[in-house]
Amino acid sequence: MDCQQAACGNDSRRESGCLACKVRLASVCASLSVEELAELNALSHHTSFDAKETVFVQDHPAHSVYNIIEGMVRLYKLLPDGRRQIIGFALPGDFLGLAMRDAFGFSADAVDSVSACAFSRSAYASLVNAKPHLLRRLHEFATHELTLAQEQMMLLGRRSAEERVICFLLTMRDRWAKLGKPSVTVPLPMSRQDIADFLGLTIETVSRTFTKLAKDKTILIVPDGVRLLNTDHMEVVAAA
Amino acid sequence: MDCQQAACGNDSRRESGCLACKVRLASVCASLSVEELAELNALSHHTSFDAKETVFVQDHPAHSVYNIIEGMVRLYKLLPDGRRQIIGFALPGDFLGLAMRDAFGFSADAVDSVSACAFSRSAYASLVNAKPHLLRRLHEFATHELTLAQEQMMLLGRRSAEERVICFLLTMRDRWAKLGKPSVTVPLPMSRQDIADFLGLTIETVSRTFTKLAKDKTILIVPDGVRLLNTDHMEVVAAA
DNA sequence: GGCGCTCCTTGATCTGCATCAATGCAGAAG
DNA sequence: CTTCTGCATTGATGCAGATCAAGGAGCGCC
Repeated sequence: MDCQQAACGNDSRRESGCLACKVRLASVCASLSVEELAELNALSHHTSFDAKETVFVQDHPAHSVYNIIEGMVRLYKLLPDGRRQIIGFALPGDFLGLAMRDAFGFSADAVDSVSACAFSRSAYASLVNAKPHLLRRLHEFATHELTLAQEQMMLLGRRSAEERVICFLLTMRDRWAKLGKPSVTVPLPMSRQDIADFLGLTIETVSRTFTKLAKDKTILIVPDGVRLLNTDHMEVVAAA
Repeated sequence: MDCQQAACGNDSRRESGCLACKVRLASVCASLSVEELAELNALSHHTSFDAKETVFVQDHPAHSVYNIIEGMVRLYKLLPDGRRQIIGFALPGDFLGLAMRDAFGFSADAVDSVSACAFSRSAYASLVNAKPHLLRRLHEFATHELTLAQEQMMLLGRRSAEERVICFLLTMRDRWAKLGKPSVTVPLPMSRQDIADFLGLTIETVSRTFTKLAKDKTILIVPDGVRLLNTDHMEVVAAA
C-alpha cells in the first residue's frame, strides 16, 4: 500500500519523494513554487489500491485527504437497505475527502488499479493554513465539484434514461480529454451496475439503452468502452 | 433595490453601512475582526428583491456574489424544453454564485421578500485574495454545499416519492432550526411546484404524498407550512 | 355579489422504467 | 476439455409515478 512498495517501487527515490506524485501535484497546484511543492510532497504519502479495494468507508473517521494520481475511484453512498447511489468517479488530479468534517460522507473504492497521494488530516489542515495558493486551488476544485453535482441533480431529477446515458458518455469523453486522452472511443472501466447506480437506473435499463443506441448507430460498443459514432446527435439530446 | 431604500431604509445608517448586513456577515465570518468586517461591508451593496423577482439568470455574465440576509431564494436550472430542476433553496447566511466562472451556472429568484448583500466580482476577488479567513469560510461553505448536493443525488437517484417528501421536510426543519427558528411547524414559503421540481417529482405526486402523510397522522398541513406529528417515524424512513 | 386568476387537490388512465426470470458469454479453476 | 462464476443481455410482466382532466379554494378586483 505504501509508495515504495507500489507505483514508485524504487529505492533511489526513497528520499526525494515520489516523482509521479510530484508531477501530478505540480499540475494541480500550478501556483506553487518548487520548494513549496517539495514541502507538500514531504507531507504526503503515496499509496496504491488494487481493483475493488476500499479507499475509505462512509461514516468512518476521516483520517486522510487523497489526491488521485492514476486509475479510477468509485464514490458512493449506501442506504441501510442496500440501495446505492454513486455520486461520482474520481480520476487523476481529483481530490477525495475534502467535504468531510469528522467522518467521510461517502465510501470510496478502486475501480481499477489506483495510486494516490494521501495527506493526513493534520498535514492537510496545516498545509491549508500555511498556503493560501493551495487553499484557493482547493476552493476552485470544490466549487467545480459543486457545479458538476448540480448538473447531476438536473440529470437525476428530470432526464430520461436515454438522456442520462448520453450525458454520461459525453461527460466521460470530456473528462478523459482533459486528462490528455482525447478519443472517440470512451473507456468505461466501471461495470454496468456502477453506471446504473450513478445514473439512478437499473442495470437492465442501462444495458437496453446501450443496445438501443448501438442499433441507432449512435454508438459502437467495444470491450471496456464505447465508440461515439454520432456525437452531433448526442450533443443535441444532452443540450443545456 | 438599494439598501437605503429597503430593509435598512434609515438615513442615520447611511454612513455606517447596513446593520442587518453587518450582523449577518459577522455570524458568517466569525473569525473576522471589526475593522475587517467594516471593510468588507464597505465593499458590499445591500439589495432587496420582491417575491418572484429575478436575482440572476443562468448563463448570464456573473457580475456579483450574494450573501442572503433575509428571505428565501429559489436556485434552479432549466432545460431547453422547459423542464426545471430546483437545485436548492437559499436561506439567510447562504452565499449565491460562488461556483460561477464567467457565467452563472443556474438561475435564482426570490421566493418571498429577500434582502441580500451583493459583492461585485472584482470586490469579491480582491476580498478573497486579501482575507485568508474569509476564503477558509467560503471553502467550508462550498464543501458543505457539496455534501448537501451529494445527499440530494442519493435522494433523486434512489429514493421513493414518499421518502423524498419526508427527507425534504426534515431537512427544512433542521435548516430553520439552525437559523434560530426551531419549531414543529415547518414553514414552506415555496409553492408545491417548487417542491416538486426540487424533489424530481410532479406537483400531483407531491400533493398526493402530502395528503397521504396527513391521513397517516404523520404531518398536519397548515397554511404556508406543515406541522410534523410523528418525527420518529419520519426519521426512520429518512434514515442514513 | 360575481368574475378571473392562481394554486392546490383529487380521480382516471397511461407509460417508462423496475422487477422478475432466463439465457449468453468470457475468463478462471479444475 | 468441462464446469463454475460473475457480468451482461434480452424478454415478459408489474407498478410507481407521470400525464390528462376536472373540480375546489382562496383572493384581489370590479
